[in-house]
Amino acid sequence: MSKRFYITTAIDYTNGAPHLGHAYEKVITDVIARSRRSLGQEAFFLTGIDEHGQKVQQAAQAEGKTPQVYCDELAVIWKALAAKLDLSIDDFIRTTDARHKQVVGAILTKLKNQGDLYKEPYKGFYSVKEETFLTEKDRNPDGTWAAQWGHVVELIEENWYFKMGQHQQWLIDYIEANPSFVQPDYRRNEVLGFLKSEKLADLCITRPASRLSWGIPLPFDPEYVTYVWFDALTNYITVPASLGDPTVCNALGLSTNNSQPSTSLWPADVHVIGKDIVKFHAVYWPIMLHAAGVPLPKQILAHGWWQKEGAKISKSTGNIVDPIAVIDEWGLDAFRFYVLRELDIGPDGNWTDAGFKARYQAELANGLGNLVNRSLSMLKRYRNGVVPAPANDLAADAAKAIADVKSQLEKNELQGALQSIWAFITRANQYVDQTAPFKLAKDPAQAQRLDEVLYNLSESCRVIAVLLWPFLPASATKIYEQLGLTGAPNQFAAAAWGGLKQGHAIGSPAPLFPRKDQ
RNA sequence: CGCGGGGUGGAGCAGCCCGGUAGCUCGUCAGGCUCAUAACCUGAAGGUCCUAGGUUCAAAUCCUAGCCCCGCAACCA
Repeated sequence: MSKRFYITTAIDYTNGAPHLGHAYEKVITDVIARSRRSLGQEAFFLTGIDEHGQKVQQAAQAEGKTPQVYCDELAVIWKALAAKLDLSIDDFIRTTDARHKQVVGAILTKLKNQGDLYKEPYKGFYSVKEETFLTEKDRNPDGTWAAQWGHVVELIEENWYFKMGQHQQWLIDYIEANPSFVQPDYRRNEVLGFLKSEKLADLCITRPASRLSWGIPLPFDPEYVTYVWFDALTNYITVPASLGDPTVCNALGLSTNNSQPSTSLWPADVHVIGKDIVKFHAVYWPIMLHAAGVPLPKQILAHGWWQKEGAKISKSTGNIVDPIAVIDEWGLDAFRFYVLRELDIGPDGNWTDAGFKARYQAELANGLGNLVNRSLSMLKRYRNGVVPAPANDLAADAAKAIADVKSQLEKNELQGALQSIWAFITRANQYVDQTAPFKLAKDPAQAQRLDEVLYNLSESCRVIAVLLWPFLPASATKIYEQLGLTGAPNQFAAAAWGGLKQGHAIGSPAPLFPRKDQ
């Protein structure tokens, strides 16, 4: 039983509808997962939803539903998004799953028994109307409380705390010794800066059940429910534990016999997250795991945020991108391509409708689609769709693209990999012009040269399909179909030059990305 | 000194980590081709790589200072 490449997205909070950011993160993660599988690793891709907490409780109440019914309905929407994005997920975690509650209970019990948790009163200002504690930020400049909070009282409330502060130096040392733990580097520096400049306080991990009922009760103190950290972050180990992963199960004292055969996933290879939750994943989560004796994930990969037309994406101003609508209009692969090609993992990006159309038209339709279409059309027309004997004019260019893309996929440089693939597409389009097969076809004496050119072009299309598979699985498969090949181009090794055999009959060429003229 | 990101030809970006002919898409102009989704190919114009210092044989790339944009500080990925 070898360990699988285990990659996750953040779990999404179910108090709203999916938007561009959610879809973006999932596409990134899917491409990485597919890349690893293509490169021959077994991969496990997890996404899911975070369902507990006050906002969900209130939203459910507002709709006159029980929280569970409310979440069940939203789960359908989030699972539909995963399907819409054609995510190659292996599981979908819900924090209301029984398996999750079991793991949360197990880790909290272990920490409690080790003496890592303690109960202490918290004193603060509390809004009776909104049933929430207020902070200094909620105060008006003149020191009074805004009317929205209603009657504000000073209240003392007991809660459970996790002894986090004592692990601060250990974490600094760990991050310094493992530069790839937090990526990109500027996020890592940010975390180190935070850790070195501020004293880490212990973490409040509960809310009284009397105030927040929609949560997981502490096994050793049912008057309290866990608050966000141990509830949400723990999802990453829930699924391994439920599949009998020995690393997690042994650390938490869970049985590995529930599932036969058990699956080895932990430690996770990559947690893909947004830049806003770096602190939780690079500080709180590693310390929680460390305290519980569970190995750390290998990498936290933080992506940036999108703007729309140069301005902040905002529900209130209506400046939004609806991924579902875009996919319905342009197709899934066009959406996947745009977000991956436009924005590298890390920086913030800017979605523009004009840019989307430009990339669709120039790169997908005119670049990729047209190359495949013209190449296969000529093979069909001049050689009745039968592949001639192998030739090697473009073999070296293909080999370079293959090597570049492989190296970039291994480093999760998705944008760079697309650039490398397109450099090869451009090369192939140039080749058509330079060799002018349509002229060769008019001269019977050039029949052999025409064969060579047609082989180079059709084989290049095949190589491109393999390279594109992790990014544009549907389109890559279509190219294979048009080449008359069965199955999906989902094994990177198949990119090696010479895969098309003499005498093979291709299928029918058809535009991959129809132009959309307006 | 709250934290962070960014300033590269008309637009949007890559390159910066690991210094060494400034690259990509769009747009403009001129040619070519006709297989193909009026697509493709070639060439041209257009850049003080924010500013000022520094290191270096050599800096968009490293260092220092400054200027200017923009996010975040619980809708938010």
